[in-house]
Amino acid sequence: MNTQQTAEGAARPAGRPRSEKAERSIIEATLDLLGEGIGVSELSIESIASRAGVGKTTIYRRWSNKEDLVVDALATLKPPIPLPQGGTVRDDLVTYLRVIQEETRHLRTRCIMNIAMSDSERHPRLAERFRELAVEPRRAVVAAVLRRGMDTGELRADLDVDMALALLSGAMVWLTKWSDGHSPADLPERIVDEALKGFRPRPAE
Amino acid sequence: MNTQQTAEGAARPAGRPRSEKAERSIIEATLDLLGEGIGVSELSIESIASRAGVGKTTIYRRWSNKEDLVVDALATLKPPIPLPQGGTVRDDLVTYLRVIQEETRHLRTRCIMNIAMSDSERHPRLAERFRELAVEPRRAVVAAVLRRGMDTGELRADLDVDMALALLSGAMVWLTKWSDGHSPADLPERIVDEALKGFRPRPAE
DNA sequence: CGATTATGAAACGGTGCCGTTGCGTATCGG
DNA sequence: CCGATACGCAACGGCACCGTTTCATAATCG
Repeated sequence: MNTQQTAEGAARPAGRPRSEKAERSIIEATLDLLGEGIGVSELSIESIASRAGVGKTTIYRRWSNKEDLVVDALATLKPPIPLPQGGTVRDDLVTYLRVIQEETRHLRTRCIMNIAMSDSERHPRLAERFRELAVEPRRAVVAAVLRRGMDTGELRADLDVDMALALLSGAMVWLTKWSDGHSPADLPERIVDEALKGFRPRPAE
Repeated sequence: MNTQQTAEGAARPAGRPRSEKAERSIIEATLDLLGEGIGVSELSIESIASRAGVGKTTIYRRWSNKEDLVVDALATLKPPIPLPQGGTVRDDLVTYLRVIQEETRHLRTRCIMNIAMSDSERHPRLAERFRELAVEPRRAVVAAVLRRGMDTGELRADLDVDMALALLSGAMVWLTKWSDGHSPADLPERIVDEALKGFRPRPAE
């Protein structure tokens, strides 16, 4: 038995252990470059090594190809959903959209989102990973908010949750994308209110 | 005066005229490659020349850089909006979303849309060109449909047209993107109906 | 200590694309 | 026919990156 290992029978291999610091700086450099607008296809191992202050060998020893590295890099992006989930359904939805809006302000988040969105054809594994890491957790949280609203009567009992989510998120992304870059501060409120009201005239409130 | 020219004083330069056929096949090859999922950055002049059956010289003689070529290629994409604009507002909106849905089925349209969407950081001129060619004309048509509905009372008189458009288009794109690729046939109807109704319960119909 | 493995740096041959040039041919105006 | 320009094609030197190898050094084991 080896005194150093935690539990499994995977004995520590002899020799110098791999540097976790190097591993972190490689992944950090990858995210850095992607965040600066470099696409996956333009991303070169040499540029990552240079940025990370690391030999190419150290990268090739851990990842056999670029896509694997990018997948692992994406995996370190924690799903940050600071949804307080305290107030009314409307407030929670506005908060959700505000998070999206805030993120699209930062170049890094924006570029990484672009990559995940547009490279879904060429890099399906990447898109899948991004979906499970960043999209799905949020979807679940906001879906819960909507269902709560359906229970309390704040929302229609027969509301299609996935559809509602798509209307809100889709509108936010759409307007941010096609509106000269920077969206007005009250955009989240306006989207939520418009979605809540619907397009038809209300017969009698 | 030169008998060959149409009107302007731009005298026909001596020598063999440029082949319009070559020009067309270059642009066609460019769209072909982009439609196959090749990104703008991976797109090489040599691959275009090869695909078009053309010498590199012929390309360089007309476009000084790759981006100019891609811009001109995008410019040949006619804005195809077959909106009959005949029935109810609901029907017209469903038709509009159905066009989007149909286009995302074709690999070529999908890839070109991806390029226009995601390369907006790296190639702003491209994104701008795509917006003015493919996005804006449709926006105008559907905006007119919505305003007609507001006049006839089919829609709320105080409806925010741009917001409504974003909700519809955004939801369509969002669901298509995050739903395993192929969307159900009745998706346009469901989106339109959900958007028309709104999320709140109707007090009394 | 010695065995073993990892590290950063440098160099390797190979490849694909760059943008340019030269070549022989084709197509126009005069 | 002649001068001019465009054509397709092939070749150029140059560059960036590929994935691998070598090397001196560092870290960890028994």
